[in-house]
Amino acid sequence: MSLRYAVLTLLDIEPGSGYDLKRRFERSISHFWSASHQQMYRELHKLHAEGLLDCTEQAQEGKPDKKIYRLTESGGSALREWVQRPAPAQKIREPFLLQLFAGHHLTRGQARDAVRRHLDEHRELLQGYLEQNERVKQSDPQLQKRFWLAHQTLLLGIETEKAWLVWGERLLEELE
Amino acid sequence: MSLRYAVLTLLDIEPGSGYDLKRRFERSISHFWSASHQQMYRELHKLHAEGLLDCTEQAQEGKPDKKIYRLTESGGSALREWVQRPAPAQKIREPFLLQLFAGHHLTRGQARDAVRRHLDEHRELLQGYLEQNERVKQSDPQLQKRFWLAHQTLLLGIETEKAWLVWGERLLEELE
DNA sequence: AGCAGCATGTAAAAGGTTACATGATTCC
DNA sequence: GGAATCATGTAACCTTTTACATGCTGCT
Repeated sequence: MSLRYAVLTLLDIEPGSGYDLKRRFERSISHFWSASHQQMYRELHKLHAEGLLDCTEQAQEGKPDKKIYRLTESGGSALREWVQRPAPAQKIREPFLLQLFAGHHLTRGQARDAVRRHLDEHRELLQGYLEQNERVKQSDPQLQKRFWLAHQTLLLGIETEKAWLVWGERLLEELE
Repeated sequence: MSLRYAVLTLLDIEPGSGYDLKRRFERSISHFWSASHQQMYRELHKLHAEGLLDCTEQAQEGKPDKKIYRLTESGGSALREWVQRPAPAQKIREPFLLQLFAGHHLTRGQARDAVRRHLDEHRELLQGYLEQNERVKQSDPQLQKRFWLAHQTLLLGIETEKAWLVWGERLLEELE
């Protein structure tokens, strides 16, 4: 039920197509939400059918046409109503930790490799978030003020990645 | 696809019923995995049909009968094979952060309340993890050694909750 | 010539949630 | 008398993933 609000939130900030949304998911909210392009298109159709979005087709040179979606008034009020309701708790499902939990079936070397692989992934995530953070800092101060709360989520992403790395590096040392 | 391995991992440590598993999910791996009792029963039936588990019925006094599941040999080897494969990346979906991301529709007071609610939730989680940690420390040293890697996942849970709380408390101060 | 990026979709399968259903015992 | 715990399940629904499908442009 939250995907629809993720879509509404992004379209509220700026209208766009399904393809745009997919990219914006990756660039701006990947630290707390993920969705595939199929999910986008389905959700956009549904929201359009329910009258929360409207849609205009835009021709482009050298590129295929786009369908630009934007919030209708009822879309806007659905979004504002939802932000004020308490959010359901997160459901965590982390395959890597599940594997470590079954880690007594791994040799020391295998465990080390697995931890190293995941450290690399998390280093990359952290770097991506830091770059995003720099882009935000360079942006229009007015916008920064308006989206100050939104930006706090990125800072949390950065801190949790750092905690991950500290943990992983300590674990790796103990495995060596 | 990971739920089946979560079930196999827990039954590898100790055989049990669907009901047992549900409780063990809550008590021991809730910091990185969650599942409902319906999911358990469905998965147990499937794994049993595929020959990865066998099942014996156990009568109990004053309580309903239980079906105790345990790994078969092919269950064990499926599990050992899986631990060695690289784990797929986590898919994060955190409704609360999504709401903060749309936070320009909240008044300062509403934002404060939302952050406070979530701080409370995370404080409770952290406390639960710390209690679990104490139980582990009090347990048989032989078991502690055997499940040392598994225990590392709990330590990560504790560290990420702490990072959450530091972030949330700083945010709350700035909102006040 | 081949690949990456832009842009939109369909269909089937797998995984997860919610609601309903039953029935005994123990504790307050 | 009522609620909580133990114990197992069915059915309907919703969400997510995976695979397939098309076609144009720009770069190397």
